[in-house]
Amino acid sequence: MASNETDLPITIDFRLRTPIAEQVRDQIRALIAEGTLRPGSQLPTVRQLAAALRINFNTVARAYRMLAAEGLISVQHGRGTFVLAPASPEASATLRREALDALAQALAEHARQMGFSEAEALAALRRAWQRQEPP
Amino acid sequence: MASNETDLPITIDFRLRTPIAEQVRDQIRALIAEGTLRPGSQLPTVRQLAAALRINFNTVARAYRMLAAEGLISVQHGRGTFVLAPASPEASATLRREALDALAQALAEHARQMGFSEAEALAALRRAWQRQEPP
DNA sequence: TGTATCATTGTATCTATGTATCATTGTACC
DNA sequence: GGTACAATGATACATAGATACAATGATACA
Repeated sequence: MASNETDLPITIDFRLRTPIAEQVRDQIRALIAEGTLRPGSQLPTVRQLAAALRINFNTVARAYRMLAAEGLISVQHGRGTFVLAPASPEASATLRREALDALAQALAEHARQMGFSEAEALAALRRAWQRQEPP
Repeated sequence: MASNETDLPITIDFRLRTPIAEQVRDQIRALIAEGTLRPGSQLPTVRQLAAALRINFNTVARAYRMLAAEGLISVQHGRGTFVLAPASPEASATLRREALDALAQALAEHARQMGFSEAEALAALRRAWQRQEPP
């Protein structure tokens, strides 16, 4: 289920305060952490993903560079961008925790920005969790 | 019929008691309400409007932020400022709830895919919330 | 087999636009 | 007059987009 013209479920929201480069980075990190993006696989080119998200390709390039700095991907001039294998099982576990924390942080910030309480945010997460229990 | 170098009929009066940031805010709000500024259209940049009114661009930025807080416009760092579609109080409440649910849904799906339990996801959200309590 | 050319892909740099922070001003109140 | 506070301005910063550049690989052809 893609959320854009690439095969990746990535969406951005210009209305959020979080910079869109960070929105892209956080979602790709989560996709790597959860295994949707596997080691060795190629990411969309900066221009492909940018076109799909209707943003400038430099913004995607910045997201890729941040992920490269984290050691998650390898960006290769003239060739493309590829997912790296985790250095160790511990690194993999750390990545999952960091990916989760980043998403939780984003949810917390936006929920607060929209005026919701912590209890309301938690309730929304519980509802979302239950909603996907059945399938 | 513009009252300055932009195409917008906005004027300010330094002699009035009301702060000029509020004068700007009020006139833009009226232009949106009457339909002169339509949803999706881009407002002048803070520097453009400031130059036209011969005031500091920070003052325009403050007016824009106030309107953003009212939910009338969307100010986007590095991109510009845009008029939002009007929404009744009920509709905007629904949109707000849906935005929260969408974020919660994304978090739930990624967290589950990464192998976390509901309790772990909730704990991450609580941590994130506490982490931003200070400011 | 070498190389010229071209398309593809990421990089560097500059511009445009909003943000954050501190200084200045001016006005109200004592 | 002096002081406190709100409003405005000045300046440095952060984010996103535009455009020119550089590296890689595929293809054609000598």
